[in-house]
Amino acid sequence: MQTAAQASDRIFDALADPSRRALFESLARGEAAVKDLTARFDISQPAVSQHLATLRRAGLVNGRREGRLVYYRVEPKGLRPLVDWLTYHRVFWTEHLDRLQALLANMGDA
Amino acid sequence: MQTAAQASDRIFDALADPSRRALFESLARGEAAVKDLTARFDISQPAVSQHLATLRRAGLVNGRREGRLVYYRVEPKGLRPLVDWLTYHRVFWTEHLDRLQALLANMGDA
DNA sequence: TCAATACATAAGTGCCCACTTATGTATTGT
DNA sequence: ACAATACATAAGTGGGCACTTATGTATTGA
Repeated sequence: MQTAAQASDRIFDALADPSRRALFESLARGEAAVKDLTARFDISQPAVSQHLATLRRAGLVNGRREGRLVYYRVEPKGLRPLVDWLTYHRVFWTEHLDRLQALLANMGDA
Repeated sequence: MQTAAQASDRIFDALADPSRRALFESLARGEAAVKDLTARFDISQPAVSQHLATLRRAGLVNGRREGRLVYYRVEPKGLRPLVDWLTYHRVFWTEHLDRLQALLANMGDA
């Protein structure tokens, strides 16, 4: 079992690093292979792989191998613990957050 | 001026630290003086003050002096850049889903 | 089977930051 | 004015982590 607190712990930690957030945001626009990401950013390939591993452990992305390439993409349910954290602190909600939760509720069944 | 990206940068960084998140969560239940927070957590008073300063720079809390005490509380609008960040990326994902659905619909016709 | 490509992992390193103790500043009470 | 309390800031330190280079593992094609 794994608590929501532990999950949001790893998510906050994963998204705290600017490079990782940039990688995540890049993947949010569409899946990409490690090779592509390495070309986009000015860090070494191992650095990219290490960041991707951290994002994957946080449940934010997943990867699938296809031949020599490994394509990564965002995990749709990944950000849910973050939304839950915001909701728990009944923070300030706005119609934005309500709509976001509705979307997550629809997708969360996968 | 200050961009939303820069704001969410500081918010992610501020909330990445477990001690700071614990302080924020404690303040979310009600305002408290530095003295109270120092009593609640097992870290020194300077550590508490430093964390509060980081949270304040991130726009997550504010403090008001009342005599010798300084009472901190959460800043209601503080988490909004985080909500905006979530919403922004969720938009991209839903666009992808829409395209996927369109693609599946076309395949069904074939 | 051998070379080349793509990626992951190992190993090493420098820097940042989360703590500490020490000290400064503000406020209150006597 | 002086002592005591509450907090902020300064200064120093150890550990972690975000990089690097080096190497290992898969996969492909010739």
